[in-house]
Parts: sequence; structure tokens; C-alpha cells
Amino acid sequence: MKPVFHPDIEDVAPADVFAALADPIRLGILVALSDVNEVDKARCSHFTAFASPSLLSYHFAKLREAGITRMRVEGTSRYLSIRRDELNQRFPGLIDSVIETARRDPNLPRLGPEWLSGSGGA
Amino acid sequence: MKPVFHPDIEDVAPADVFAALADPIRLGILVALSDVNEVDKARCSHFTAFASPSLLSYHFAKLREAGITRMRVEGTSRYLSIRRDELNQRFPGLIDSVIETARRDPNLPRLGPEWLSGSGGA
DNA sequence: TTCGAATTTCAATGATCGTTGAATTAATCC
DNA sequence: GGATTAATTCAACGATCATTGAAATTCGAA
Repeated sequence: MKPVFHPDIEDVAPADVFAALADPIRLGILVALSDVNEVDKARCSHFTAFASPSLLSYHFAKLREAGITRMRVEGTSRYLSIRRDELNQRFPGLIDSVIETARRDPNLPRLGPEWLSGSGGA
Repeated sequence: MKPVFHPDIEDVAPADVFAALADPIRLGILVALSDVNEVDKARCSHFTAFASPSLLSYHFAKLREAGITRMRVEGTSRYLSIRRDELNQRFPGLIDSVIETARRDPNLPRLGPEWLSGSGGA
């Protein structure tokens, strides 16, 4: 399949990043990803509790097109991860304070505790 | 006049803040404000280079309603400042990394050097 | 080679966005 | 009072947004 598009991190503008963060579902996805980022075992279908498949697809694309996440295709599955190193190089410190801010928001959608089985860490 | 509405900082959700930051004009305003924040001598009309008065009014309201700025009314003028202390209490570290990120964006609207006459500091 | 699971795409919706320009409000100065 | 200045409000516009549900794609497995 055609390999999913990811913008060069240098082409990403701050306003684009903030636009992608301006949604509770996407912030919930970001926090969940940050809990498990060491391995990229975060399959898209793990987030079905957050929204319908088609809506999830929409939100995943927003995060990806804003340069926030990377999507690896493997068979019929897609695996997500945060582009931490690139983001920290381009916007030093930003993504960490964003995640920390989102993590404290009690109104974001969350995944159950079995999600953290891989001993994640921000 | 009816004193401008400012949301309680505890009522502000992260997604609201990011939505307010998802615009180049508003990021430009934020950076300019951060250059001069010690005194609040930032009058609205100082930003006429950024957009028309009516559009500025719209963007000022967005920043204010998201809890990012405070607006002080004095005569026919309004003076703006960043709600730094409250933001840092509610979202520790966030506003500083946002400003630092925005400050490095070469594509944001900017004010001339006479703006920094008051020896501002982020 | 058909089946099923994972995900995307498409068309449609109502809501909100950024922008414009004209009209309005409110305070100040003569 | 009347004019001026500072800023907001309002109605309109096209564009984008989040969401839905149905249809299409893509791959792996039986």
C-alpha cells in the first residue's frame, strides 16, 4: 500500500500543532500514546472506546498530518507513536508540557489500566 | 461599561487553550504581549499592523475567553496582559513553552523594535 | 478463493472558524 | 453640545470542523 504520508517536521508550523491539539479525543489519544511510547505497540483498534472506527481514522489523520504522530503499517494494522525526538528538536519542551497538561485533564477519554501493562512513561 | 468577562482559570480546559492558540495572528499577539508583560501597557490599538480593528477585536476575545489574556478597560482603551501566574498554576510550564515555540516561528506577524522599549522579558 | 478483520474513504449534516465591511457604542476633547 | 478616537457588534461569506453511517479497500487466514 501507499506508505502513509508524514510531513517533514521542519514544515510543521506551531499553529498547525495547536490546531491538532484542540480536541479532547485527540488529546486522549496523545496521553494514551505517551503511556506506552517505548515500544510502538499502540494499534489503532485499541482506541475503539474513544470513538467509531471512521471517526478515529479522521482523528489519527489530524495528528499525523500535524507532525505529532507516526503511523507504521503492518498488514491490515497500523501502529502509532509520538514523534518525540523530532518534536523536541523542533519545539523544545513543548510536547512534554502539552502531554503533562493533558494528562491532568479529568475529562479526556481514557483507556483502562490494562493499557499500561508495558510499563510506559512520559 | 460592563466589565469584560474573564473565565475562572479552573473552568478552562486544555483543548480550549489549544484552540485559541491555533491561529498565527493570535500567536503573534501572544508573543508581543510576552515581550512587554511586566507593565500592562499593551493597548489593543498597538496591534493594528496585524489586522483590521474588527478582526483584532475577534481575536482578542478568543484569547480572553480561553483564559489566556486579561483585558483591563480604561476610558475608551483596553489594555492586555497574559494571565501568566494563573496559567502557570493551572497548567505548569505550558504557557512558557508555547511562547518560546511561537517566538521562534518566523512566519508570525510581529511588531517593530520600538515595541520592546519597555525592556520586556519572557 | 472466499472470508473476515482492520482501517480508510466518501457523502452528508450542522456547527464553528477567520475575514470583511458597515453600523454601533462609549469615553474624551474642543 | 458635536466631533474624534477606541473598540465592539452585527450580518454576511466561504472554508473548515467533528460526527455519522454506509461503502470500499487491503491484507491475512482458512
